[in-house]
Amino acid sequence: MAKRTKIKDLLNSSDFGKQVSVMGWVRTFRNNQFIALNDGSTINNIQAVVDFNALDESLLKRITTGAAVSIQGEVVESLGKGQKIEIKVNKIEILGDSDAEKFPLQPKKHSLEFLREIAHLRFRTNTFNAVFKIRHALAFAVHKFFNDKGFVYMHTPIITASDAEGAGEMFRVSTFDPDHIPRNEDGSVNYKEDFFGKATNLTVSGQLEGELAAMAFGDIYTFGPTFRAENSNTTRHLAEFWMIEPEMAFYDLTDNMDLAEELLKYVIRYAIEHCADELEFLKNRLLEEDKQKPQAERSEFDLLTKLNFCLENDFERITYTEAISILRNSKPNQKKQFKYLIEGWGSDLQSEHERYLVEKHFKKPVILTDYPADIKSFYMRMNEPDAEGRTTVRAMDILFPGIGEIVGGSQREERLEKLEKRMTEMHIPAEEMSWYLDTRRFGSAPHAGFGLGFERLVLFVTGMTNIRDVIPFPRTPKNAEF
RNA sequence: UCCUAAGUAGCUCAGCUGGUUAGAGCAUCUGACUGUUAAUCAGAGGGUCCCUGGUUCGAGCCCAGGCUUGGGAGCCA
Repeated sequence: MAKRTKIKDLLNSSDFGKQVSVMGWVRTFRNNQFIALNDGSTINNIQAVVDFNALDESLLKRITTGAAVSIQGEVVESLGKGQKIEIKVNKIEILGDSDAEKFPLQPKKHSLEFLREIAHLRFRTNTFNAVFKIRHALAFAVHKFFNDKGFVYMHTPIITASDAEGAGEMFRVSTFDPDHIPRNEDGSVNYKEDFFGKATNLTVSGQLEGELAAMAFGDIYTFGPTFRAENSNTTRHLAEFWMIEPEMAFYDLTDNMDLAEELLKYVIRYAIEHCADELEFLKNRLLEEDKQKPQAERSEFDLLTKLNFCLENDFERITYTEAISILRNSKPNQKKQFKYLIEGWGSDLQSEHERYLVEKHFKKPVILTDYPADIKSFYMRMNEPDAEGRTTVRAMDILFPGIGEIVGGSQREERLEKLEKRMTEMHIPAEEMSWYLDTRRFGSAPHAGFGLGFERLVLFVTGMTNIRDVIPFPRTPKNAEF
């Protein structure tokens, strides 16, 4: 087994006459002669040619779509037109049969909805081979980026006792028998008898713990799974997703934006440089899909042009107040085409507004900063009130075309009194958060950080449109298969 | 959670105004062919019409409820 040649290496070589051993899964078997073999090392197949006259008929019948085979043969120049190199088969062994009547993947296009139902087998398609190779490359690039900058990869807890992170509904973690939950005399649940002796949940963010580490290591990042029990049914939300959360001491909001923009450009460039075949395949797939759509819905640029455009241009940085002004004077607002018209300062932007700014007005990624304090989290640093007495916080959201919010971050409130005041106003129990407030009590320092939704990044780079297709086994409301 | 569209063969879909035995392409199987590239040609098999109930002489089609999926919104990353 150890001597097998990977198909990726074989296709890049031209060792005609060399005897090789390859193993993989049959994609198609045409004409009783031509096996298109894929071993996952590349999106491309190698063609293996068998002499059906020399082969036992019972063996021939076992060469079916999906079967795992081991082939030994000679590397030859292909006589056919579709490929330069192929293998003339000397010996073929079936490692694992695949019943052609039952194997659900056919050598033809399948809908993404159907493939989602067979997520355990969709890895064997070109599309998902490309998507998950790119996912891997992006994950690796994230680690490389931070490591090269001297950031420490910090593992924040997945099970948390804190329910004050304020990022959404949480999944309960408990070993209680649901039919016999211990209760106190007043009828409330007696968590003292639960596994951890208190109520615990799956984390919705590693940020608060990340801040603790940043106040010692300076620069840290987390990259791990995150859980939100929100009943969100969209193409951009998962109940279980992966998030990258850097946290940096001695960073202000501008430093924070600079880092986020540099990170995004770095990982996109990494994917372009390391996943050329996969991106080319996905680009062409999207072009094919676009042909089925009416002119108005087709994308302006192909996938690679879109990615390169993103690298070549600075993200547009504007404040919330400037954005409101642009939106208020925009055509769709004047002509009352927005579902939610922009009237005053203070309300949150709807996705139609974000899309207008990114896709119509600036036509590139946009960083929105300095949102009204009322619509943002307690830990964001308060600005001085403006001339009109309005208070904003040092928040920043990065909006991407087609994705919406891909990054959300802020400079953190490092001043203890201001933070405590804000927590009281927002009904956050300060007693339970004492460990967090200690960072402000002992050597507090300006710091900032952000959260990058990893699946949203993968969506953008692959050009896929549903987040369920960029994570191997998506968890969404009413769905936890496999 | 709300709005909206859909659910018919393994897949993608037709199915008329409610009317006999529910169709096509691809896939599969059988045979032919043998340098194919979504191979080709001939033939065959394959159905809980999402579920439950109702209306009707009669329901894939109409009605009610439910389930699931797609798209959009909200919440967010």
